[in-house]
Amino acid sequence: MKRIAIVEDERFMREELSDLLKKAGYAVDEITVFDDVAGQLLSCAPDLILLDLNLPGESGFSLCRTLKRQSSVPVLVLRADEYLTKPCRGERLLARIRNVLKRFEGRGNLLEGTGYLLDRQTYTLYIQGRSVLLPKNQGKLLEVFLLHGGETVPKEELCLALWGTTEYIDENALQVNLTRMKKTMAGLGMAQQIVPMRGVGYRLVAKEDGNEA
Amino acid sequence: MKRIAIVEDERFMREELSDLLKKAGYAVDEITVFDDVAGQLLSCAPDLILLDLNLPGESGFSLCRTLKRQSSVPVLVLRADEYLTKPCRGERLLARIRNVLKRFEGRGNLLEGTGYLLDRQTYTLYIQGRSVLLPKNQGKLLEVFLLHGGETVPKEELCLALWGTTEYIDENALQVNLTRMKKTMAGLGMAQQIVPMRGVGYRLVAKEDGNEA
DNA sequence: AAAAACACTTACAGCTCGTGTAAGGCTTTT
DNA sequence: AAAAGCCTTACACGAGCTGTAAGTGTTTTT
Repeated sequence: MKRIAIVEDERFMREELSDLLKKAGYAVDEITVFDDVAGQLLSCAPDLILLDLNLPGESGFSLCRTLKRQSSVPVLVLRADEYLTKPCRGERLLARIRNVLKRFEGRGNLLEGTGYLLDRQTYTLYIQGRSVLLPKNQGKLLEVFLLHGGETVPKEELCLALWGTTEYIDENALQVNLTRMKKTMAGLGMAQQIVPMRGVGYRLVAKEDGNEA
Repeated sequence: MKRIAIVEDERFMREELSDLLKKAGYAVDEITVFDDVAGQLLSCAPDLILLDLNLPGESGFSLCRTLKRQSSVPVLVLRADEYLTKPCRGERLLARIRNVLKRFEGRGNLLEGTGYLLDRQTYTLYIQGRSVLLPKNQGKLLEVFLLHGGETVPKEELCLALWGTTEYIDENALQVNLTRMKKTMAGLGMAQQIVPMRGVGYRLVAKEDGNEA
């Protein structure tokens, strides 16, 4: 069974989360004393750490860096408003967790989409018995979408994935890459599509085939 | 259980083969009457056909073409001297059979090497948890080697795989591609190496790490 | 031991394909 | 209807794969 550690100071949120994870079959460690958090985490050796960024004392951000330096445990960073108590949000979170865990298991590096698999290192797409090689940028885009499990992905994050910087965003370049991605997705008959969230970003959602009059 | 049909007129060889396959857990159909062979084969609907090229009556070659036209059953062509009764040869043959069958099963297109897998469509190589994308030509070469399961592969066949023709062989171009392939194999720490068979071709064999004084 | 045949290496130039740029059209919102 | 956001297409640059060429090793043969 996989161990997940929760680092979240708000008690209500923490217990809510803990419940969700336990029901999903994970072993959960809750951090309740916010002193030497890094030490506590390392000693309980979880497979994944859920980290809220607004912590008392040591900032979540510096903690994250400390962890990255001292171990290779994957850390999933949450902002408090990202996983409100709505049940559908919970599902999304669980999807992300599953993906991250799978990645860090030995045979990792295969991301799961609806009806296909994506290899994160080569951007090979496995779909319907075939396998296709995606161009790098399209692979990166699909990767980010899958890591967000159907959630809206802001443009800055897409740019970050493509060019490693969120500083200067070339709206148009991103746009072109998305267009190309759509075309190959259509060509492969994928059951998902990219829909724009005006002014914010994009989501990858199940495709509704036009069965109207 | 997988069905394999044997088309071989020499009785001794045929029964030898049949034994080998049955021990390996396949269902075996032996063709003993060499009239309307194609019809017989189609009616027993095997998953794989083992075909000896020197047949009486209809030549093995034309039979092969007939089969390819009328069905998509994979045909493995053997020359009589290719699988003499030596036990190690038997192993090689079984390896080839396993590979061909795997390819034609739904999830097919993954070839098995010692310690790695090769995707035949994208030439993605899965090794030690990583996955790497091979350049097309190197992928084709590795593919041919694996399909021959450690057997010597003649140069003409390598050229055929690379350029689709066996007519004009550019020895040097082949050579260069092999060199490149060796380099990437070394870089990936693969436990196999390519050794030349003077004047004939090349084989892919287990690597002996130099543990001498 | 010299020659011939074969095997290997390296550097270079052409080409393919993915990518960013640019310019303009379309659609939704105000 | 004007503005803001989104989309499409065509073009040119560049990275990486490939074949060519020329030359060096290595093994076999004479």
